[in-house]
Amino acid sequence: MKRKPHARRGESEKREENDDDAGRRAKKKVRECCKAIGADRMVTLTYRENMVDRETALKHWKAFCRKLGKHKQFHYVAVIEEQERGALHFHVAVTGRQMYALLRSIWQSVLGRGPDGQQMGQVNVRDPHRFGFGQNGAHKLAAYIAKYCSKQMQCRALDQKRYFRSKGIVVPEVDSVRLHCTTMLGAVQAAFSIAAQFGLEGIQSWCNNGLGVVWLSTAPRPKGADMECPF
DNA sequence: AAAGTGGGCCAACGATGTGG
DNA sequence: CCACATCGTTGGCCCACTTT
Repeated sequence: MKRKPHARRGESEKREENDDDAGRRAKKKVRECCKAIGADRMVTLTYRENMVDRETALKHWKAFCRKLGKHKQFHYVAVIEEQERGALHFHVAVTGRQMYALLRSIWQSVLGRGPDGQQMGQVNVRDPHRFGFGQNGAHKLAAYIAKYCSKQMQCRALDQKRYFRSKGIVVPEVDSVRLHCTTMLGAVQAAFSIAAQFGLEGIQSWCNNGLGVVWLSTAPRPKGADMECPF
């Protein structure tokens, strides 16, 4: 078989489609990773000043990761958000209780002090229960973080990452289960009983008779991966 | 026809580990 | 603390199919 020679990066005729494509894929991956680590809190790292330089922001991020990693190993999925005026900040999905004082002091030590000795950044931790993410917050959180991947931003050029994640996040592999049922109702029941093994708290579901698909997502448990059942 | 999925290939980049 | 090296992963590209 013959292959068309690859266009060089950024020079494809389908540039835009490819970009969309990659965005969608990254988005999906981010969602998977959030679920995989059971992310339930969102940390936001911000700058006091209007930071617009992606490169130095990334340096800060890197330094932050290193320092924090020394104290405790942590898993994260992070994205950069860009506000209207171009100000950058980080959204980081993490799991479990955070040591706020530690995060804060590290972030601030990375940024250093301003001319008058003022702190140059802030840290905000969103607790799922107190800030509205609630019981099925994991879904919202994942979706919230993921949306920044497909969003186009000025600060992101060709070849630049859409998101960041710690190593060692294993996205669980897919389990396929054959269902022995012939009706939609039967399928729904079967799917629920499978999902019940992982606990049904905070479950989200969606189904479409026309397409013949049931989609369930279990929230709080560590092993709560998405599952889909076509039949 | 148009849009979406999934896989494979390859290059470039980032996360990490190491040694100066 | 910084520079360098390694290894794994992402991102860009294309193809082959399936869905809409």
